Amino acid sequence: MRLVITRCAVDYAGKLTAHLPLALRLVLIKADGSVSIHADDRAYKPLNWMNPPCSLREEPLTDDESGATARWTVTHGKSGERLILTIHEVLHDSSHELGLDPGLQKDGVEAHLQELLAEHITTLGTGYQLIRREYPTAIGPVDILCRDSTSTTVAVEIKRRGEIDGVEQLTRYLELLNRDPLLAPVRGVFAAQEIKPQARVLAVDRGIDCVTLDYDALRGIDNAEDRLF
Amino acid sequence: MRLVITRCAVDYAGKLTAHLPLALRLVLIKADGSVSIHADDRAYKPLNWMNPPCSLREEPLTDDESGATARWTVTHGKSGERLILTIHEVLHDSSHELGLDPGLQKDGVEAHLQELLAEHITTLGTGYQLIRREYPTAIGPVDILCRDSTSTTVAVEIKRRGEIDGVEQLTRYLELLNRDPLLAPVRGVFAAQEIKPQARVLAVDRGIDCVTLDYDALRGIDNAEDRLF
DNA sequence: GTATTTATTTCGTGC
DNA sequence: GCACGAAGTAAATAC
Repeated sequence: MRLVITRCAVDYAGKLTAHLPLALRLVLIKADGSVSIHADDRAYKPLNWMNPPCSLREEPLTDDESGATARWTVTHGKSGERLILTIHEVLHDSSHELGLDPGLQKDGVEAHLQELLAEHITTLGTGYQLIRREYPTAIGPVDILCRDSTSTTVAVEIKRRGEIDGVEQLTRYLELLNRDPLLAPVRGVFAAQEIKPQARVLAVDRGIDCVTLDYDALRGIDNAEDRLF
Repeated sequence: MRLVITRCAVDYAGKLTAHLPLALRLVLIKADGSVSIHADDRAYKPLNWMNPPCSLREEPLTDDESGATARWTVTHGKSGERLILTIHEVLHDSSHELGLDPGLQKDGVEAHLQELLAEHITTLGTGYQLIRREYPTAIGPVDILCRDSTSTTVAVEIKRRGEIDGVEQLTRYLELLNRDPLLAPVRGVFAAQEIKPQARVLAVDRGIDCVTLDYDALRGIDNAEDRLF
């Protein structure tokens, strides 16, 4: 990993064209060849970048009118995208061997929500019974298929954040599932940690129930059961 | 901007829980208070981060069994999310004043595609005439409304990448527009630089025409016209 | 390999 | 400030 603090201007020509006027920035050159240019704000996103595989060529500039001392050209292997850095001043330049990273272990995403809800299907109501997770259909798998206390089939769509897309998706599943005489009639449940108002309105309008999931509570049930064994 | 190369372990508890085992990494502390942790690959994405507003507290650790020398705690102002860095070794630590960045100027995104297609509406077929861009409806603006050679009204939805969402969006517009006796019947055209197979199937099934846009060709027409004036 | 879905999405924009 | 749509989305997963 090479860290360069430099006063530079940047031009990108690739999926779009973009330009960064002259300013002080951090240029990050990683071991995989990728290059990113950061300003002093926004944790997540660089101002500009080039994904690997790409190559960096450095050329000195002499007697440049505008005062530039070097041009760095980053070329993307396949697509021919280019990032051109016009370097005016270098305030810091250091390199560091970091080695391979063991990587992030994460927990609490949609897949996990689905597992938890399948395990604790009665969260949806007393007497609910799981048929199966990832119930396959021609247009893709339904997150959870189950039966309610009256043995009516229920299709559940799970999202971390429930938006209109999710309601549309569930609607397509319901339309298809209701054509199957073995399953019909099939009710829909839209389950998410957070449901956007517009999504809720659309769901209700289509007779789909909305359920807000409490991840910590679901996990809490888990923990409580863990203690029993 | 503060750059720290450190051997550290990281724990995040917030929107999810995540853990990074001990390894050498770059910790980037920006002027807006944001913190991001980078490995030596992936240009774009940090392994872990905290968006502003947040605050960093550094505490020394003495006689830690595992060999940690400090604990850095990043706390997000509002949500209470936490990022805890357990520092074992610091190989580099430098700070740099970058100042405000003038920001990125970009070109070639959806808005630009819309402008170009509106200017060259006959790309859709001979005899097409523009009614207006961003035609307002109760559920949002239609990208382009125009008439084909038979004077039938046509609603155009433009995407850079055409996916199912876009077809659903256009379907909602068409349903609404077709209730207006002054406009009905209204046909739909789904225009994108790239149309995903599933989106195309759904569009065709609903009687919506699909058009693949060639950005360079549209821009080329522009250039050709520029040369005439 | 391609296609689809998720994301601590992030980011802008309009209300 | 909230909600919605786009992104040079990127990254993981299913097929």
